[in-house]
Amino acid sequence: MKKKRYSLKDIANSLNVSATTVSFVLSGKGKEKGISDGLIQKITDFAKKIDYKPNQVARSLRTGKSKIIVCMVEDISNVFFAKIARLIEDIAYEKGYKVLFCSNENKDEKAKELISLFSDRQVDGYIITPTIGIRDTIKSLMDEEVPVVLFDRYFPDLETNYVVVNNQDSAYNATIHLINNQFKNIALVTTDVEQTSISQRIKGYKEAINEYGYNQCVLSVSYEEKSPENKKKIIRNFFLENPQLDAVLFATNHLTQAGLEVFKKDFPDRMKKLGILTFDDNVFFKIHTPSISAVSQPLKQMAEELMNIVLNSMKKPSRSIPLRQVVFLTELKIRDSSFVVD
Amino acid sequence: MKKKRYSLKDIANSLNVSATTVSFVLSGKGKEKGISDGLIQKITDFAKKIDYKPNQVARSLRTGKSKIIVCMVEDISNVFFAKIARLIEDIAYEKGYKVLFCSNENKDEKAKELISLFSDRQVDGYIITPTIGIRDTIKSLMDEEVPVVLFDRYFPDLETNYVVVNNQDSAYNATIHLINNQFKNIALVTTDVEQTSISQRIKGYKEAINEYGYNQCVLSVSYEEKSPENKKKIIRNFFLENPQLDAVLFATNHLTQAGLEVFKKDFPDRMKKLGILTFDDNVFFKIHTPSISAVSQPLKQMAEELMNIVLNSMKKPSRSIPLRQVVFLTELKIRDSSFVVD
DNA sequence: CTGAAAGCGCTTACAG
DNA sequence: CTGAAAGCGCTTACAG
Repeated sequence: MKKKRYSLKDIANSLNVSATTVSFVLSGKGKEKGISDGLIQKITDFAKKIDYKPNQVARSLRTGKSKIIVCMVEDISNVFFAKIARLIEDIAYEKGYKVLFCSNENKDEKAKELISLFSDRQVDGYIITPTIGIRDTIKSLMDEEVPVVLFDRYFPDLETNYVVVNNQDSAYNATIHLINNQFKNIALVTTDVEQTSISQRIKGYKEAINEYGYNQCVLSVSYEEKSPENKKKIIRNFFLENPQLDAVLFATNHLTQAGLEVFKKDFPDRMKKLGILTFDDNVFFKIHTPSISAVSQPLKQMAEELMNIVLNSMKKPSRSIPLRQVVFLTELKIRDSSFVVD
Repeated sequence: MKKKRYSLKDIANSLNVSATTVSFVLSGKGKEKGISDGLIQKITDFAKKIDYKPNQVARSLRTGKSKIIVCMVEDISNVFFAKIARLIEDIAYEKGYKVLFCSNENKDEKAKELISLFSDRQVDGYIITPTIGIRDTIKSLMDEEVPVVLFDRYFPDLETNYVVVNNQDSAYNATIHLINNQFKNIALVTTDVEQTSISQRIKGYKEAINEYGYNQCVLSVSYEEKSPENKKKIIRNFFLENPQLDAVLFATNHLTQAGLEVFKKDFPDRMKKLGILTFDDNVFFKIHTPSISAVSQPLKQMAEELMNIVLNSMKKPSRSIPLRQVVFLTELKIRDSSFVVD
């Protein structure tokens, strides 16, 4: 008993009017096109009665619009991305758009494949955390006048819309905060992904360390190292080989997770005295013992800005819309982990 | 300089063959339809040269298929759902499907709206954590022979595909574990959402408590209580009013988060002695102090099963495909929080 | 105030 | 071995 779906034509036939008229009425252009009030009423009522739902695929084919926005993040299961994804979703649905989430795992190939996949579906816009190697793909998307806004990172040599935070200053301030709290041997644990966000965090850290004439000590964990166990081993060895370290700044919340696991298991006593600061906040850092100081990004505002930019870029003529490059400031949430314990 | 996209027709014209032939060749039916090898080669080469990408929207309109699967969870920013979403995404892409994630926030209205939204786009299948009030919507989806599989919870009085865990036994075992470790006044902190998963967890808890003749003590936090502060206040009061409590089982990882925040802030000493056990594991529970014992669901296998069921249900004739109702077993991860400290 | 017709870009039954 | 034609369900320029 598969229910047949009603089409525009079914309505037109039932009511003895043309499909044109029905289409005009149902898309709200009845008045404008001068359809009589009686007919408008009749068509609207009938459509409601049979619960008519226009076929969006047909509409897309005809209009070239899909009301779908793609949101490509690095990894949807990462708390940071999951949180902002949800915020973006809420705003988009409010505006009548659906959001397709996908994860590029920081792989150029996967990112390119995904974009090509979606461009075949006439997606209306893209919110993307780009991988380093898709500069040209982004460029051709823009050449085709598809709305794109980058997020979390960008390409310094490509004029695009983007929404990021002041990574360098944030890392600088975070490091200075540790220094002010009497830490002198501060490590940076980062990933080897070459992106603006990461490289700026590294810069900020080094800037602060150099300013005070302290020693830099950077561990760069390979992003390709997928095994959590190996990742933890690398971090463990780093801290074993550098017993002088009295504090650490983690460049991503993922590394912090791994680091905290290592500390808890292998250096419970050392952890008590270690200054710890992480990029990207979440509840768990708050309830950790010690509670972890964190550089917090204003996710809500960022999500709003991202959607604004995408929706704005859809207006015609797209060439005349100025690019928007927004840098939000982070907030340093100061908690127990960044104070010296005696 | 917007690049024009090539269509099937463009190829046909350029090569002086019919669109039919091009379509046959490009959809891999060249051999089968008896197109000559030379022509096949010529068309394939040309298509590659101009980087032809078929318009999927047109294809969908014609075939009624979209290669899109909708995955509707309660909240994509919840670690539990984010993790399984990512697993589902990976499997789906491998099979040539894209996944649309959305959050229904446990609201019937939102869930219904979303489903109606998607059914207009000829989505190929649904993976859904249903809200209590969308039983009929699910039913009509099934009447329309659209592949649907429920997840995390189900409707006892509706024959559907589903993938869940043995919630009652898991809660029972978790409670027994606490009892075996000398806890006698065990609370259950749960949400008031009426779903099978939750109600079964409650049942399992009560069963164990009754078996030992202990006192039940259940806090049911309203799901409508969105403010984290109020939620925490409710939990705080509950523990203040019940000083006899020496252990607690949390029914969702979300409540656990709130609970741990409260304990850390308001009852740091009491927390040390309190037995704590949570549903749904994640890394943060492992690194928490104390590390939190957890009922862990086999996410990977569940994701695989969900995709299997959806893909299978797409085969024709759908009526003849037997429903699959899969119940996975959870694993009790025993950590520090469920032992008595003296 | 309303309708006939073309067209979006595919797929496929039918014909030769 | 290949093609002309219909049709998926809409939208819209054009005509009256």
